[in-house]
Amino acid sequence: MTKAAKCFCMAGRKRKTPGAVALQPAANDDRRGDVQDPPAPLKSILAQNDPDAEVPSEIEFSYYFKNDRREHRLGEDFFDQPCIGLAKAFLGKVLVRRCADGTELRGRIVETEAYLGGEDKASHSAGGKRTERNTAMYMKPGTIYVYPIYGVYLCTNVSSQGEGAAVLLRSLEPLEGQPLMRQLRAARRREGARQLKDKELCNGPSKLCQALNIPRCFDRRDLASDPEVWLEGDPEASPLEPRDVVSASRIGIDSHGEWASKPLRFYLRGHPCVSVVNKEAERQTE
DNA sequence: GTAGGGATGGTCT
DNA sequence: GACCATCCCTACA
Repeated sequence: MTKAAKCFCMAGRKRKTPGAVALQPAANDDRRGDVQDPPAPLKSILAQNDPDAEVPSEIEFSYYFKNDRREHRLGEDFFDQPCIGLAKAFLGKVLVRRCADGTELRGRIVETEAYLGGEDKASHSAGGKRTERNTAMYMKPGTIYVYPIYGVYLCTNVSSQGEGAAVLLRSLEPLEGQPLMRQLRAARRREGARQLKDKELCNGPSKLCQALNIPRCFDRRDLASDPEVWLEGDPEASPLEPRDVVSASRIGIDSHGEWASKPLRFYLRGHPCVSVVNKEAERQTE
């Protein structure tokens, strides 16, 4: 795993002092397949904090962080940028889903695809096509486009600048609420199937919809203002360098000619939650 | 771990 | 009626 990917693999770590992001995992949380040692930047952050500071109770602990995090919600200005730029800017940001009972599920975005609309033949809005289904792609940047695929699955996009342009969210690194995510995913799988590893909870566009309980009715909601789903920046994440982001061809659009091979999929190099690794693209991006 | 094949039903033409 | 921005399971290395 690369240094950059390690910086992002902080899921479920218990921290002692305020300002941190990850919460303590549940006792039955399956950590197999995840990084075990804190990356160097995290060790540095921990070392800077007062080691003798009193640790608050679990309730105060949680409340403190939730208020702290809310300040990092991304507003409409963030979404108002060209599609490819937004697809890259999403990497490392945290998608949050607040459930009806107040439970918050969090996942860091590690893989996206840009669908440019217009000339992009692989886009649902290719040639300026407008239908009832893809209306959200033409709405203001930050609008969520949720659509059903293969009859039984959902995918989530976010509209960007540009007529009919949107970014598909492909994979997340689970950060908070893994037990509930696992339950939500298990509900769609065969009874008795093996337990999913953390890195398998959200490593696909439909998997993340299931794990974060994003229903079809979230279509056309505004990610910048909705009370149940939003995006946060991570103030502790190291800035991404060009080499940290792999540009590869998009997935599942083989029948769209030259547009099938354009490097419009972006993911964090070496991150275990990426759905499909493209080794050739990684060599070319090095 | 990876490759291959089947399932699935909404959307569009 | 064909297509599809996917997922799961099984078999095999």
